[in-house]
Amino acid sequence: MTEKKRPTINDVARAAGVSKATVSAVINDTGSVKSSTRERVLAVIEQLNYRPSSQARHANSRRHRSIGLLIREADNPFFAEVIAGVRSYAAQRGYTVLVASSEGDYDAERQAVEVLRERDVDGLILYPVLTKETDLSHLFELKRRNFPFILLEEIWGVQASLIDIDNAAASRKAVEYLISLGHTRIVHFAGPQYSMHSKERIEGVYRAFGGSRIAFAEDAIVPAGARLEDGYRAGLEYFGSRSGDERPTAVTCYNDLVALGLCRALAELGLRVPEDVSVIGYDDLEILNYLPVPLTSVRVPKFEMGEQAAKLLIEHIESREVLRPQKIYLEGELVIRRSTQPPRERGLDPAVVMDHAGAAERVMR
Amino acid sequence: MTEKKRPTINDVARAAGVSKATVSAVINDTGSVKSSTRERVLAVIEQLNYRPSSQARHANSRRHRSIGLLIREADNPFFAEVIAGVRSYAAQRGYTVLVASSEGDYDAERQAVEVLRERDVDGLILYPVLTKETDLSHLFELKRRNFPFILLEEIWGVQASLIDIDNAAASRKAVEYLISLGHTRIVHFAGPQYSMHSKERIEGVYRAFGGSRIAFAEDAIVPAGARLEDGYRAGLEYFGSRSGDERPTAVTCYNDLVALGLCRALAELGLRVPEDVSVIGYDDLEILNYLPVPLTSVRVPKFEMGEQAAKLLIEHIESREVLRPQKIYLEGELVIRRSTQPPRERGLDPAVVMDHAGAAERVMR
DNA sequence: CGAACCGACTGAACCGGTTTACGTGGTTCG
DNA sequence: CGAACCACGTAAACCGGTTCAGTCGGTTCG
Repeated sequence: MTEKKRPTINDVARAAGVSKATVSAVINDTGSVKSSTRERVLAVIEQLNYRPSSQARHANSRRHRSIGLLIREADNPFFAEVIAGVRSYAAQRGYTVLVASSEGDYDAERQAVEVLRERDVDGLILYPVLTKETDLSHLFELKRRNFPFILLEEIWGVQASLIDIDNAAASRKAVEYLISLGHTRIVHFAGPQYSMHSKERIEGVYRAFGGSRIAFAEDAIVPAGARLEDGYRAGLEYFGSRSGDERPTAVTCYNDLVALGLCRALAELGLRVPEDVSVIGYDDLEILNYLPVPLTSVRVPKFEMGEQAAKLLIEHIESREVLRPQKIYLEGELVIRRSTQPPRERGLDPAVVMDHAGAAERVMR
Repeated sequence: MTEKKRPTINDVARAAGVSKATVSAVINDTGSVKSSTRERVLAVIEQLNYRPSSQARHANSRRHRSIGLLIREADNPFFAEVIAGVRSYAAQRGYTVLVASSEGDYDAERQAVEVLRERDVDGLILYPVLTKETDLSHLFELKRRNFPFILLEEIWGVQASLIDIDNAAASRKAVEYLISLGHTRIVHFAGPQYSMHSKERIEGVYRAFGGSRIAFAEDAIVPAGARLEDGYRAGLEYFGSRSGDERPTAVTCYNDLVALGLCRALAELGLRVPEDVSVIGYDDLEILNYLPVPLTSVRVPKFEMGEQAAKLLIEHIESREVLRPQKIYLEGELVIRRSTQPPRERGLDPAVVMDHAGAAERVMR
């Protein structure tokens, strides 16, 4: 590369006729520099378009003002918002964010953690991947070295700071809402098998049933996954192989993508939402508002979760001592839209239907 | 932080009783090291869980094996796929990717370029933001310094490498398909005012009309934008203020989000897709396949674009000389789904409708 | 008038790696 | 038997910044 090399502090010092220590002082506004000297140095910096290398800058301190964020699926808009929140807060504090995605693959996660650490990030924010025999040694290693990290999903056995919402409570709210509408045959399309979020959401379903007098069907927890396709396939399979009374009248889903996939499957099977089946999603992606039948969903404060995680992580990083793990739970709300209504058998009370069709949106805390 | 400091090459050297040069030789497999020594060093590395800092590693070369990617909207799944492509190829070549988003804001773009360069990225991939009086000086500055960068959207006056599809051709194909179905009142919901992609797609619309005998309506180019909300608002406004014959029977959109927003607006106005209005999107987001009426759209090879951009950029970075700018155009296809059909007036030929409803998908090159 | 102090600036060490030039001691070969 | 060569290691310089201990000349004050 015949590249005119990027100017260094030495070039500036030479051109301004001062030592590099002085240039450094000007840049960082430390020490005392005569204003005439400062002007001269600044002029040279301007003219050379000099920018100090942040790498070299932090070579001594071993702190680089950067944090790593490991997500699970790059193409889920849910994560886009979390990332935006992390970036927003981090930028405000002068931190850079390095994002990596495990795509749900455990080995990719381990490797990504390695790479991020090689890149000298000062701390990590993680959506961990859990599989049947997850080896948590890389996380224990982080603990052992007192390397700061924040989880966005609980892991049993790992003492670490956490930002999350109370998934069980939110999930329970969703099911209870369906029960309050009069549904009695309700199922849950669950997320990835070993995901803690999925477990928590399932737990919420159990609790809702426990609190009601409605019998809990054996097949009420349907394994699906986290992606559009998962909801679609599980939907085809589940509803395709059942008819009439065997079919549930309402479904809560692990997330919005699964819900949308399910809706597609229902449509292909000739079932209408919400007339034949009520559907509730989770995450409250913006795109849901633009569907022909806007989806009822659990609103998760995605952006805020990102901000909070970054805030907590930077606290850990900048603290002199090792802070004890802290768990922060944000609130998830149920946003009621048009994909839910009372079940058919109760008889279509037009007023109730109108109520749901009329109001664009209603929020339950 | 009472952090047990991360081990350095010195710690390893000391523990293994060798010089750091030897440790370096072991790590990089350069020079000659007795196998017994190598073993010993490796054992210590293992035991200390030592990982060389990639920053320090490249301190000399001023090449850090990292590239910056500047996108425009973090929450558009389109970019998620491009990012994935960039990452995929970059990882394969041992490069890290730093992603920043301008969110369509010009000042944010300039700032992001600064930050990325401070972070010592070796090159940049950019979706530039264009506004009415865009000052391109930051791009000229890159050129002047022979700093490698790739554009993912053409900018007049900036000689740089480009990866894109032929937007005009793809857009033309979409309109021509509508014409072939018999539509005569077709409009285009255009993207951000100064975006080159939007201009190119508009150009394609003109060409399609120029090649047909259909009169081009004065209001055939409707300013919308790039987001769900833009399509929704423009749709409400445009279709809300016209009735009967004034209404177009088909619309092509700047992208899929706009198309989806438009669909929502049409639904609220009591117009059905495709019976009353045919709609074509652009980008072919996966989610479209899961809508009740899957959208006809222009398929853009998003992942591949990311890969190609990374490949070309790394070529530029690693080349000894400054390479001349190279423009690569990938192919965009029209994917025909259910949101398009012949206009009503021609009489509903059930066979044709069936044809469209039956086939899940058809691709036109 | 000399000591103390201060503002302005500099040289050198340092961070954690890589690279290069050089120093060993042991073989091989003419 | 001495020169040439090789395998194995090391010391030191370097990258581009920051930091700290000093240097130096000029005021201030007792």
